[in-house]
Amino acid sequence: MTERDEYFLIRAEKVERLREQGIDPFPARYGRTHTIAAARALLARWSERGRPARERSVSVTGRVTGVRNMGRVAFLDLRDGTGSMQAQFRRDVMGGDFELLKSLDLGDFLGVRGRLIHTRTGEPTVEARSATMLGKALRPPPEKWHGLQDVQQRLRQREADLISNDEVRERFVLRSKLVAAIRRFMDGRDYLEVETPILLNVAAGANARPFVTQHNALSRTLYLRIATELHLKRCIIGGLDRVYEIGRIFRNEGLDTTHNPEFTSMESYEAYADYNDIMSLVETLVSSVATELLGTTELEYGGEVIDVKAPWRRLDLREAILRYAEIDIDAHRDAASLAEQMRAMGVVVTQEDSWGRLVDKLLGDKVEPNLVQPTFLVDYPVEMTPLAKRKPGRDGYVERFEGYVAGMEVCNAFTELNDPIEQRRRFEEQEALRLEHALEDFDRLDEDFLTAVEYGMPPTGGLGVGIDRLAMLFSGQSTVREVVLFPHLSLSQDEVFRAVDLAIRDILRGSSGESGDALARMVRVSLSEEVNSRITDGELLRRIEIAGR
RNA sequence: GGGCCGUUAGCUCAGUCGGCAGAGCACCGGACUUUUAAUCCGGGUGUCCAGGGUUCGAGCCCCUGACGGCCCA
Repeated sequence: MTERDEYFLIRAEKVERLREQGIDPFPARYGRTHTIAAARALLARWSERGRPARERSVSVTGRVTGVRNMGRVAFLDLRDGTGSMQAQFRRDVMGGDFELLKSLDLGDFLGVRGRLIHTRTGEPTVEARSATMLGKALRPPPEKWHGLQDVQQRLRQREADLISNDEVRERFVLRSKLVAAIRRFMDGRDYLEVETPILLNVAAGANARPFVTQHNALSRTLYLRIATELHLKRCIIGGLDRVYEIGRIFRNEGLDTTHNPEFTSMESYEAYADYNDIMSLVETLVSSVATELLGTTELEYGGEVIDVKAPWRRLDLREAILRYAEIDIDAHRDAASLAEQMRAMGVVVTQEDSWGRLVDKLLGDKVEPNLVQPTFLVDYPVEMTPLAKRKPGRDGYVERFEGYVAGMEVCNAFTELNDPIEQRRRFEEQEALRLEHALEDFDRLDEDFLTAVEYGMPPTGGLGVGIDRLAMLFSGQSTVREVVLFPHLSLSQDEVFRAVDLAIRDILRGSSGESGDALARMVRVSLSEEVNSRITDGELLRRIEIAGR
């Protein structure tokens, strides 16, 4: 896409023309009296009560989304965040401002002052007496009938997606309402919303790889949080009996249709509660939020009707694996034995997989796809869960559950471990497992957290909910990037070429007649791994040749 | 990981047998005082995803690669 195409140049000329006429194309303010929704409501009321049309004066603002010009009269469609409405331009009514039409394009922001009327066809309309340019657009909007379809462009230029696709806009409004409803629900149950640090000395609280960053003044390596768990528990220890945090979590993993490296979670902790209390919290939360936002607990997702009404099914994890994979994990408590059973089932496993990871694979491959209607998978092996309390009377298991809807994990919760000695031992087990299974992610020992637990921690029920997953469910979307406004994407081809050309220019500046091949090697050394993997030798040589001329 | 499909104008998309690159919207010029995707007349604005090959000639055929979509694992 060229930066200065025909559209840009023509519109830039109009900006200059307006300035020559003494009109600011980007004024600082405008005296709007009504939103479009308010103006429409007002007109409806006035018409009912028979208020004379000449008194019905308002000023409204919005983006110009359509122009029907008929010479001495023109109709414009105006849209603001509340709705859209037609404005009428008449030369005999407007005088000089009618000339603004010549400098007007689709996508511009406009203020219109005049009477509210119905036209001959009954369309609610602002009959403009004056019109004011509020913000000139230099790029044309996408095609008005089909909207923007190109997936890459929709995600890379979400604003264009939002401008042209109403259902996308509605989806993000829904997501925002979802978060607000969750917040109201938690507040209503006397949970205190808190904010805990994103930059940490130790990335603990989950099994995930962190992003690493640098604090210059302290000259210290910091990690972006992979969970909010440990700090929220420290709040509980401090006597804040019910706390929650809605915030961004960062995990340094691959990105695909269901994973964005940053995502939003809601974690909550409640003193004196256990995981049974949290199960009822979750099913009540989800069903009441669904009723509030959608008017029903029945969600349509992937061609199925899913009823999130409480109570949700409880399914013991070991029994679930027994039912769907026909393997008894209690009969195969070591990795070699379990791996052998799984291979016989056709599940891909490796020599390096830990026992916990094998169970995780079984869940992902055999169990999760069956959990379409809301289900709590209950009681997890201790190996997989260093922060949960052991289940009394059941060796090797902890009080943990995960909630599944439509085959997706939507939450994870425990009766929290509050014994500091056992907690230290469990962290140490994680560290040992890391040494044994270098390719897997395990939790890390956090001394500050252990110190906190040593001050005494009440029995506690904790919860983590994936907000993005819930947004997917509520909006019927199968990919996370359709519910994240600005998802991370791999570089576009344009961006790759731009990075390559920049590197070539740098290398050529310091070069002294090396061969093309030698230059290509130098360029490759300076390029990032991602760019290198995206550029072929032929393409690189061709670009060096072009740059050299 | 495997298979199939796709990438062409600002946007949405056609492109037959390998022979001058097309339509609608948008845009530019003109007409029009009641339109609703306004209408009518005139104008086609292009790195056909990238690189290489075959050919007198490639959007189309062949190879390699990138990205995306769908299906399967």
